Amino acid sequence: MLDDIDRRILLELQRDGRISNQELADRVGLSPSPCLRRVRILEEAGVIAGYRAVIDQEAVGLPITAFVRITLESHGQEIVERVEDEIRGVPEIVEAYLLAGDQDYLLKITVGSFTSYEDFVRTRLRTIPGLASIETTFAFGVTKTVSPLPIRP
Amino acid sequence: MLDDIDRRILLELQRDGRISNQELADRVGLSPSPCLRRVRILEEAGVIAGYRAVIDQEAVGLPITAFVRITLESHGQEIVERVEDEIRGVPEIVEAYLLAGDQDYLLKITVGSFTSYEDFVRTRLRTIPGLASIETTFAFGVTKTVSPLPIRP
DNA sequence: AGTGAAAATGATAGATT
DNA sequence: AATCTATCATTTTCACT
Repeated sequence: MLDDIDRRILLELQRDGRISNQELADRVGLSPSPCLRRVRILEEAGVIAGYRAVIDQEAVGLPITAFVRITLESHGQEIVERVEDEIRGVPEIVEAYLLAGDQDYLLKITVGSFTSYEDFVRTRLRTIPGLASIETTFAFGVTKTVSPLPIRP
Repeated sequence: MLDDIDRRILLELQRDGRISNQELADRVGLSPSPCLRRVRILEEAGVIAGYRAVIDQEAVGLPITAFVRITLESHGQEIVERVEDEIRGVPEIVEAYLLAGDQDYLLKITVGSFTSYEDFVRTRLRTIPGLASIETTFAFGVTKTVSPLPIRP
């Protein structure tokens, strides 16, 4: 379904999502028209889900990253859906994954200070109904930031 | 340092990193010239670290996400640097964080299958010298994908 | 800092191979 | 499917406020 040129396009757009179509066409060895057509097809098929500016968390006053593993009291559909809705509604939760194993979800949290984190746990996390346990691990720093996906050739 | 308009710009560019400068200017209530100037300043200051296309992992044959917590045998500077270099060099490791607590690093892994994961652990992870322990948790799915940072108004 | 207009660059559709 | 070309939109610069 994806050919070699598509994969090159995806790689380049992961590295620089704002590159011009002309530059992109150059890099993948195509002229601008077919290159743009391929990009549009990839966008419409959802292979390219979107484009995002990557922001320096510290520069915007959000130096603290925490990973929180939570478990639920029960796994009835109603409770799970309510919890997931709550997760999606809390802005400090910037990513969330459903886990296989002892814990149910892994949440990635971004806040400005430890005080804010305490506040976040008290007012946004513990208030979610149906949570059984909350385990926090703080990150000191980022060793490797979000990298291009290892798309196989 | 950042004013209200800067924050609006950052929010919009996190939501859509390929929005045109004209559209962006409209949304933040500015004309295109000063809007572009602000964007350039934010880029040069590193507040905007870059732009990335967001790719659908499943669509490119990478449906499996795993979180791996590792500990090191020792924390001498030389070993730490070598481990971090290795982490940065392995493409399947798409993110890595230095942790506070029992484990030393949290790695986010993306692979195409459980077989590939096994292979990855054997050939890319266990081969990193200085690792004491490796603990894997698989993710069933994504409940909340990378969301705009909660930049306070 | 912001405006507005002019020049440069890029995006896009259509005819062609 | 890709290229080439013509047209249209956007970006970018600059003189002015």
